[in-house]
Amino acid sequence: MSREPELERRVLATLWQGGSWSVREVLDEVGGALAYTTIATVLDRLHGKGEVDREKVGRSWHYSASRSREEALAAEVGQVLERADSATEPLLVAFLDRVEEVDPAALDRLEALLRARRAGRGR
Amino acid sequence: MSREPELERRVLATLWQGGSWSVREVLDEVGGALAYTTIATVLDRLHGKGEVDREKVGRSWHYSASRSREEALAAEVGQVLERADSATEPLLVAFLDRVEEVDPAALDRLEALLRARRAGRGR
DNA sequence: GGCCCACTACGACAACACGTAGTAGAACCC
DNA sequence: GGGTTCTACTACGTGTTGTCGTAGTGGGCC
Repeated sequence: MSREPELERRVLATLWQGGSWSVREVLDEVGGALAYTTIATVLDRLHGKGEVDREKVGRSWHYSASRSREEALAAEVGQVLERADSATEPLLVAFLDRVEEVDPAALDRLEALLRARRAGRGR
Repeated sequence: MSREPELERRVLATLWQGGSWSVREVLDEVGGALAYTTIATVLDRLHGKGEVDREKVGRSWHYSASRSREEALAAEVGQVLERADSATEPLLVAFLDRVEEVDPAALDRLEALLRARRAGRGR
């Protein structure tokens, strides 16, 4: 239902490790048999889309993620949720299924967060 | 961060109202100054992607959503979650924020679901 | 019984996103 | 000043989406 810009994701995954990276460093990390300019192009496009920041260091650019992995994922979830006009049962169930599958312990954290939120609401 | 096939979404939104629709009916509903064949093409592509079902009625096709709006949204949330390797706090918080924003009462339903799931796990 | 109309099947084309990379020219290190 | 390294620019193939046109076909109406 939605495309996955594979290479862009791999590059982003690299930047999400933190810090700022030169094109060459990203290339080494992402590896593969890719050309230097391929990575340079991808980083440039990502910069154009505002998904990464960059600053001149000497004569070269150093790139860094403009949002953390978590923020980016959260934004994506937000977009989907925004398309829904209500959080229906199947949606919630699907969410729990996925969370459990990906990170079972997260269910406990989720419950704790929920309780905290409920308490906050009463305030 | 993710594109929206605008026309496809509008067509899907129509089908999600329920029932099965002929091309002409969808055209009338989606409206605009679009050509009959434009809608026919979109429906055909959607059918090719498995997002809608269709059946012959007389000499024409009648289309219907193969998944409910909720199921489709749930699948999208699932995709995002799958990309994460763990359900981190910020992601969970973002999810709760959105859910509350979109449908406050859903937090209660979510908690009930969580509890049920926890009980089920013990079984 | 033939004609018209709606409908489908197929093909097209432009625009845009992505993956992938080459080339030219500037800058820097020795 | 020559090789190395970077950036800037350009390019091209493929896939997706929006948008239609055309040709053919099956029925129903006169």
